Amino acid sequence: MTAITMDEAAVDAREGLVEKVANYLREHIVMDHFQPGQRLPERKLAEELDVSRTPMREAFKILAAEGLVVISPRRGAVVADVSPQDVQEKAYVLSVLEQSAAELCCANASDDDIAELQALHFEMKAAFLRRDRQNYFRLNQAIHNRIVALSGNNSLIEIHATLSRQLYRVRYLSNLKNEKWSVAMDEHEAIMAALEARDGKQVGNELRNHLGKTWMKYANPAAEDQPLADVDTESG
Amino acid sequence: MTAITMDEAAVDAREGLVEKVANYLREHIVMDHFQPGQRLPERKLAEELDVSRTPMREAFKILAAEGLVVISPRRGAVVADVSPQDVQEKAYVLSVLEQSAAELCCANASDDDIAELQALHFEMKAAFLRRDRQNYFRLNQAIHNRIVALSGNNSLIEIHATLSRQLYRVRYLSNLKNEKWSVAMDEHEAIMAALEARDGKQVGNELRNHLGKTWMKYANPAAEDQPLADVDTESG
DNA sequence: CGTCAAAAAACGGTATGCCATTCTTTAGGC
DNA sequence: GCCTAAAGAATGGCATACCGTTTTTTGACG
Repeated sequence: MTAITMDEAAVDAREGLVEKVANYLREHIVMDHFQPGQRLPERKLAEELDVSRTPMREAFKILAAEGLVVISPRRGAVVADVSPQDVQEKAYVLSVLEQSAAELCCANASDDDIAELQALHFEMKAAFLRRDRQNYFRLNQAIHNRIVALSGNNSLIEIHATLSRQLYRVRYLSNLKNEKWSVAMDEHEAIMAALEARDGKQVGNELRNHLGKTWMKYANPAAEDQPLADVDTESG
Repeated sequence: MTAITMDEAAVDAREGLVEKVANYLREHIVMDHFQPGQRLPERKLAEELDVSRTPMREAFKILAAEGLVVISPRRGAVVADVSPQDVQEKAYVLSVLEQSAAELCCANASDDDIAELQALHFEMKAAFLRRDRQNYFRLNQAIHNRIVALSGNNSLIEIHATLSRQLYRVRYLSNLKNEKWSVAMDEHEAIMAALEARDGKQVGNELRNHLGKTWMKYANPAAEDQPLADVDTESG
């Protein structure tokens, strides 16, 4: 289950070796099989995957452009380390993107789409009640991604996916530690209610506030009064 | 002036050949010296720049990840073509990013920063009055970029820059054709006024509306009533 | 026993070579 | 004269070789 082969990672057989290698590395980095800061020796990895160094190096360049690895001159590629400040900055952008995605989602989604979101929500609630962190996390991600997908804006979807991957590891680890589960769950309830009512601005604000609070804690647990998301909930 | 050498493009001499080549290609693509859809034969380009094919191919991968070129299997790299739908989608994301950047800018910027923005604004107004489209465009870009820079959010800055480059060509061409210059100028006046008042939400909404209107025209000149930016100006 | 220096191994950067596929050009047939 | 097919040229994908730098190891000296 944790093993990721190169063939699995290759979505399309017509893809080149470089894409296969890049997908393989991306999966392993996102799934935290490589530690942040860990070096990625191109020869050894190429040998493990039975490819030459050329596609490995080109894959590194792609992942570097995606922010998953950092390439230092004459020192090669290392898994990108996301500092607390990075987390806050990226999470802020993520919240902005999801806020606007929610607005578009309310405008574009079909009733079936909304129903499917609610189905996922109740699945997640079930996982919450069972204290099943694994599935709670998975379904939580699925809901957020689905909302973004329903925005219908491909550029938004792509940027969100890239940014989301950069935070995946931190998010996953945070999920294991976070005590205030019920608060996040309540916020999700509110999000779903506004979604059902198709109140785009409301969903957007709830979502942004939800992400903002969640991640501000991580970046700097003591400072919840600094300006993160200048949103007005204006509803209560 | 239009000639871009590889050494110019290299910001740091400690950068590798790949970065030089990538910067070189990026500049030429953004500055529209290559037509969209045009093939980029790696052998010929490598020969012109006196490098081997290896760094050229790695540079292609970087630019592909940035969305400036598209690499097709066994057909190589071509300059990315931005369809009208792409323009609308990317411009929408850009407007969302600049909106939130404006909010952060109002919260973070010093008085000197605001003053500098106003100075740029008046320079731009001078170019406007002189019908100097070249400098008007340049200063317009400078103002938008400065606002984003003043957000202080590096992730936001980087994503904005990448997206902005993808639209640079279209934006430049649009600037040459666009008749409704004065409308955009009026909106900029309003933006600057709200900026001086440090009204983050107001600046954000003005900015998003400004970009939304500007680019909706391009994507689909006949449909100005479709849901683009679900913003409430709530001020007038 | 610890430290520093020199040698050797490892590694990344770039160039080049080979092969398969694609594109172009040309020659043959309708 | 035009369309088609085959051959040759061009092109991209991947592997490998070579070089300079960096890192590690080892051995001698303090």
